[in-house]
Amino acid sequence: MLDLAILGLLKEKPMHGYELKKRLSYMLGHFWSVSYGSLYPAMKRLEKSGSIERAYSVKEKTRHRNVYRITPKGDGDFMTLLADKVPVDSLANTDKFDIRMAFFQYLEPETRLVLLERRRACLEEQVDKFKAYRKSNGDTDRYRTGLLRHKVDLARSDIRWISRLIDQERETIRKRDGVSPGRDVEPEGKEEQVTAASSA
Amino acid sequence: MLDLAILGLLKEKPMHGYELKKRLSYMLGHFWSVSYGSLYPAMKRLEKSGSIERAYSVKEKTRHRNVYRITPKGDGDFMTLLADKVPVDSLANTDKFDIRMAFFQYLEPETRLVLLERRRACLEEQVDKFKAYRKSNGDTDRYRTGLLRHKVDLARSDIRWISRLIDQERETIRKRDGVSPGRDVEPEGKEEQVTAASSA
DNA sequence: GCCTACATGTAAATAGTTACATGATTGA
DNA sequence: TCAATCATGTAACTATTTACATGTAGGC
Repeated sequence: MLDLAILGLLKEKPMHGYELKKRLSYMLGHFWSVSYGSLYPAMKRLEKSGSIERAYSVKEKTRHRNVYRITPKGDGDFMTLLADKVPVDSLANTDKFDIRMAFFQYLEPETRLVLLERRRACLEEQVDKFKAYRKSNGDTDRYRTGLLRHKVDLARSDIRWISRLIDQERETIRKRDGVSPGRDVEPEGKEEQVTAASSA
Repeated sequence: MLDLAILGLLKEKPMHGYELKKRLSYMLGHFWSVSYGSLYPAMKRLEKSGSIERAYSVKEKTRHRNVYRITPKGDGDFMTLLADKVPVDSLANTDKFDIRMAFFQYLEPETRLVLLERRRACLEEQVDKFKAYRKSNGDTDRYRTGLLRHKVDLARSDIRWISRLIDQERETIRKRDGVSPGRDVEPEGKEEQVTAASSA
């Protein structure tokens, strides 16, 4: 997840560690935060693997900063992390999904659509599990049941939001393809592996 | 967090690891889940520290199960983990707060009240940060701004829910104290450290 | 006879934090 | 001159997962 975030931010512009951390907590800090003890080693690792490279190291005015930029290989890695073989757990976990979504601009509508639909399926499954628990149980704890009920409300709210986004993506595809005879029915085919789409 | 969950479940009844894992994923699995590689070592650790003890080890019908029960020391530890010196991050993180809330029944109304108010403060701070980001920025990304907007909605929904719970706790206290001259104003005093309250 | 669920555990890897260590620059 | 912020990093620790290893019991 950290690699994805670093790569994604470096796509915007070259940055050094300190700046990256600020952008990171400013942009994603609401669902996530990193410490230097995690960030700097990650950057070194990414440099060693060739995903990012030192754009320049300055002692401009004696201040030393190591500015990194993303490489073509890093760009490929980013796309893979973002949309290729996305594990179920990355779609089920809200924070992880949110980080991914922060970079949706780099995906093609079709890929976004698949990810959004998979996310919605996770949320629906969650709601079902909540309901099953509330039905079948002997748990009469006031706080537990109240919490579960609230969780169901939030999940449903999430589902409505995702559904609106799905509609928008479909609309985008329809427009781009020039109002095709458009069956509005989903392909409903085998859950094919999402493949990394090139940048917009 | 794992220790809190294990101790909390063993307060209900003695259990062995496998059973504990099932209860754990059934009850808290919506926000959380544990693996055996995490659970068994944690149980051994808790046993060594004297928080839980082996109720009995059976080979009943050749099947061996190690059933653990909570000790008086473990009960104290549980209360400390649940309500004593609760770090801010445990109130700010939704999942962590939810796990804590699953055991609210064991706290006194006053302690619940303090925790709920601290949680609400975290959520309000979050909303402010979201709004600050949206105002001050140069981030015009469609998906990022949409995500933030949705997050604000959810946080506000959370705040309303917590507020209702706060009202209920205050009502509980008022009733218990026999309709005191009740100033509805919050004490608004120094953020005192919450102290573990004995079981209900 | 085989698959699923029961039951316990270890070793290695993963992901991250906290605390430490260092030092320059800027503004009040 | 003093505090805050800029800037980079390491070492030790925490928590947790995955994969492995082992074996029993019950139902089809």
